[in-house]
Amino acid sequence: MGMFSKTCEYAIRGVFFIAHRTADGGRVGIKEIAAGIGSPEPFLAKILQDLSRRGIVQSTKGPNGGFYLNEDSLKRPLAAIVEAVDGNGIFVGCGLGLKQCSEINPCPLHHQFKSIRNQIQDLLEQTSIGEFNGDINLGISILKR
Amino acid sequence: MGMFSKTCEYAIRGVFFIAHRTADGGRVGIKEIAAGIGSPEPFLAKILQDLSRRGIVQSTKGPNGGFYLNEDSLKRPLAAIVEAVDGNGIFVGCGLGLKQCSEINPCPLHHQFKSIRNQIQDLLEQTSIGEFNGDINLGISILKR
DNA sequence: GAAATAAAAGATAAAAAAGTCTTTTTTATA
DNA sequence: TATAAAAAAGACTTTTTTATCTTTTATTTC
Repeated sequence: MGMFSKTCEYAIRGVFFIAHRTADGGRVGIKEIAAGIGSPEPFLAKILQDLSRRGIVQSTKGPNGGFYLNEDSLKRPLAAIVEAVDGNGIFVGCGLGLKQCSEINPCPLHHQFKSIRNQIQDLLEQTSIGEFNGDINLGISILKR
Repeated sequence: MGMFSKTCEYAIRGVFFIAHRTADGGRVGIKEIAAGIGSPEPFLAKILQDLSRRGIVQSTKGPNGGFYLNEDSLKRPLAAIVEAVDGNGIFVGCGLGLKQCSEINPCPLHHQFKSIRNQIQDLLEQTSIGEFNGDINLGISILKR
């Protein structure tokens, strides 16, 4: 298992893809997104539905409909996606899974883990979704503007 | 989900517990380990059986039997436990789950993730199992020598 | 307003991870 | 050598994660 759940990986890749593909103001459909990032289409649909309900991505139904990102969404940090999908377990909580581990009662690796978790959090908080609409590598196809 | 799988968390806590409890040369049984680290006993038994087969912990059956760690095992890095249980996915592989992500064809977060993963690896490689037989916090009970 | 398009919603299925239970094997010791 | 103690092995169950399929709702365009 990587840093995030599979669901979360698809979510991030999907949102990046949407940002990239709709930089010109259009919409992009689930089929194209799924093919573009190499994910199972119905599963990704579920994930984006959830992100849409939470206001992290925007969508419209019907012809010419699809997913896109408004100004606010583009400004939001990557951490918003991760928290929505995986919760905040990656930022908080003990590396060894101990509930009673804390600053006062630290587990053997508490301080080292804390430093690493803080770096992950900083990275995800300081990176905005909108930063990635240039040329990016997101899956099967290398995207060019 | 934390940094490691639940199985791996139990494994690390279990091995730390064994290191601590057998520092004087004795053995410790599965019941005591499970109670000491707050894990389901039969599940932990499976995990330790596996680590025993791989030579990461030692065990003997029969009366006064139990788990312990020999010289070599105590010198081994934490990374050995993590690799045995979770594989090397935490050290290698793309944060966004892209198979074709590499130095030459990096994903948008490749370099940042790499730095963090390297720190995790360094931590796990540079910390030996034997370092933790002083007073440590590993679960339900805070252990004192 | 009918038809077509596309996401939303809901129900279901498969695979993996986590956890449990029972039987077997090994070892010490009485 | 019989007995008891303790891990090993194997089969099984439950829960969570990942994935799929079908129906419904909303929107556009003709």
